Amino acid sequence: MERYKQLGIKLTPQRLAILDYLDGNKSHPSAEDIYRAVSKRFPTMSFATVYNTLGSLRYKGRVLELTIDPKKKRYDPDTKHHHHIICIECKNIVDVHKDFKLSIPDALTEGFDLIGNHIEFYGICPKCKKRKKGL
Amino acid sequence: MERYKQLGIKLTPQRLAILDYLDGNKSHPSAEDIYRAVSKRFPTMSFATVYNTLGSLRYKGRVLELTIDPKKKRYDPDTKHHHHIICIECKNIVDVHKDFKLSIPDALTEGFDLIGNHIEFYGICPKCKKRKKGL
DNA sequence: CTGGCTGCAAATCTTTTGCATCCTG
DNA sequence: CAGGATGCAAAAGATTTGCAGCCAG
Repeated sequence: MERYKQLGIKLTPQRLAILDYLDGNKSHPSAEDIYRAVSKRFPTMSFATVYNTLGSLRYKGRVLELTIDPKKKRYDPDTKHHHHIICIECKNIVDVHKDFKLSIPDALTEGFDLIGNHIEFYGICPKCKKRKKGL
Repeated sequence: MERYKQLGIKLTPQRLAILDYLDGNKSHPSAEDIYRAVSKRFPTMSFATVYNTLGSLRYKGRVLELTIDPKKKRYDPDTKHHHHIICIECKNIVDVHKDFKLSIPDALTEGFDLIGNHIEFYGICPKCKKRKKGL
């Protein structure tokens, strides 16, 4: 918990529980996933607190908001630049830590100043592959 | 309208209006954008019809659903494989018709079968660049 | 102590659904 | 003329907001 102090936000027990849940979490949870997980320890936890905390953490650069799932936002505590593979069946997401050198010819940028990029790979995860074979 | 017949869906006046609006449209409109535009000609147009039609067109491979905007879905009538640059200020989206050869070492795919990919470039559009300079 | 945080509920926004009626093929 | 489409309203989800009371710094 000491290492969270540098965040510069008030460290309430609820926030520590959320930070603990997110720390090293590779499941790209939605707000509801976080709510459900943390509710076990804090039965009075509210969505407002989850969203409020996610907002602060995002502002502090501690989590990223992923727009990869059309149904809802997902959050990623890994803020190092990386990409994702999403299973088109079960929506499971895994990280791809590889740097792709992507450059766009000026003629195609329409005058935009480029800042960053994110690649979504689509595929079928091993579980869904096996499940479909069984049908 | 003749060329829409191959779609294999019933061509109602409302659907033709939506198809007309989408044809060649590079603005990546949301359902509401489409609703507003088509409502001018069909004041009784309902969201149900817009979503229903988008669903059919998507099923027929005539439009793509973009998950690039966290607030809402956007639709793209250009179904050729391409990528996007999104302005982080105004959320304006432009197309990037360039094929990037993206291959991931097997060691990083976590057993996924890869099917496709989509790159989101983030940047600042010329309009927002100018606007910010003015401040 | 005090401003930021919590938690509840209500509000908002997008998208979906049920259903009676309509109209394309 | 039958089955799919329309349009309205209500429902469903995700996210945001208002606000009174609470507590970390």
